[in-house]
Amino acid sequence: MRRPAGGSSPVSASSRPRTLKSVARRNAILDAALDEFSARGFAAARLDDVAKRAGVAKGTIYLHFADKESLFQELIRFKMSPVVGTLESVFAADLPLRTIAEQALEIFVREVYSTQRKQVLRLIISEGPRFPVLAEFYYREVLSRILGGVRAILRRARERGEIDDDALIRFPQLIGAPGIIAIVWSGLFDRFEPLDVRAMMQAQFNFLFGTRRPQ
Amino acid sequence: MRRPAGGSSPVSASSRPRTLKSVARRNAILDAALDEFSARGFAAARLDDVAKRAGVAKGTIYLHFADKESLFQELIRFKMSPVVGTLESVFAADLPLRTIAEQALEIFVREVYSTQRKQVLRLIISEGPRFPVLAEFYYREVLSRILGGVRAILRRARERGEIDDDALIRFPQLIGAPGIIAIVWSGLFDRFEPLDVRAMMQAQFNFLFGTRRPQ
DNA sequence: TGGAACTGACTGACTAGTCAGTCATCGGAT
DNA sequence: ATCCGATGACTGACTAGTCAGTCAGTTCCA
Repeated sequence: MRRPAGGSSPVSASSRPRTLKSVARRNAILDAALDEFSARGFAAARLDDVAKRAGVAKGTIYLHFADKESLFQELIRFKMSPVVGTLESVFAADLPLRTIAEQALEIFVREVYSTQRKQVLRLIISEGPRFPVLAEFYYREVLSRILGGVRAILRRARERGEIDDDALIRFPQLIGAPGIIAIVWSGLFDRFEPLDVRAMMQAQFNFLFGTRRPQ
Repeated sequence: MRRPAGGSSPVSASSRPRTLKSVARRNAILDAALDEFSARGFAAARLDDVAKRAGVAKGTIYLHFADKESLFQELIRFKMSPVVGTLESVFAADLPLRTIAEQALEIFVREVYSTQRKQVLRLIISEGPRFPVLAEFYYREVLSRILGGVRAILRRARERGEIDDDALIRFPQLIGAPGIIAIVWSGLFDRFEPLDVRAMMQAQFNFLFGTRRPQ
């Protein structure tokens, strides 16, 4: 826990990225780590395998990350941070509730559910309880921001009469619930009974916001 | 993986439970295992700790279970199997949809959410993807039975005009979704923002079945 | 007393993290 | 243009520690 300085990456903002290859290496390690952690779980994943998959020697991992746990946490940060901005830009537009929901659904399916980020969310769900730092990061940087945005939109919709009770303001989780359920389901039961995320989310939206044919 | 015979427990249905203490021991081991697996995850949990917590020597574990993985799988089976019957008996009664839902909610909160079984469900969610046998057991013995029962009730409700579309028959998962979300949430974010399961499930039921004051 | 249940020290396989050494690249001197 | 020495990214064999599973010996009953 000494050489690669403060908890984070030694290839930090201040130090020049020397060669571009170094950044590429770092990304290769992160990708490999995601694959291994997803396949085996944090504890059972071997850094030897991460290194092999990244086409790098094991020591190289320690040039970029302080230890196994840092690698894991940086992986989550690195992969999830970009989505928040995208979602927040949708929330910013002053559109009808259902339209915003429909757009957020598209973003979720496109940017999360059909990408690596689905695996990242799965990792947060399974490993989060054992990594308080990680759960806190995710709550602070991702969830609370999204929930805050959603609540603001809901209050506006309430004033305009688009919805007529406070249930969703109290439990905005119900809006995203089918997305999370689908992620959990797909990891466990897809081979027995596949699930159409988009259709299920739309069904939920019909219940929450009233039936309407999308667009 | 050799001594205690076929995959399952050597203290099987056929062999006399010798002393009652042997059964008690087995249960103590299962309870201890649940605690350790929940706290650390399957891979990182130590059988030494399970033994210590159960007040038993490590070797004793191997008198009851073939190996670590068997212990884990039997744990899930042992803890989850009883719930199915309870739920199915509720489904059997010919009551209005909302009443059945309300009763199932109570069972879920009483028998799952506020017991060890919440931890068991968390384990299925986190470790399931890496234990296909376990996921299959849970799908076959628990989920598909519950979903089957729910779909039957929904079809009946549809014929009676209690509900007026097929959305829930296509996605019965939406009924249980808030329960699962609450389990995931409580493991990750309860310390930042606690969540009232019962209220959230009721809110969802209001959306799904139409507003109604419970009972 | 015989045998089953139980114990816990032990083994062997495995892996996170280390570090002495290698080598590609680069900037400056000729 | 060519060489050379410095730099630091990279390597992978190695260490120290961990833990699932074993089994010779002990205890407890019937």
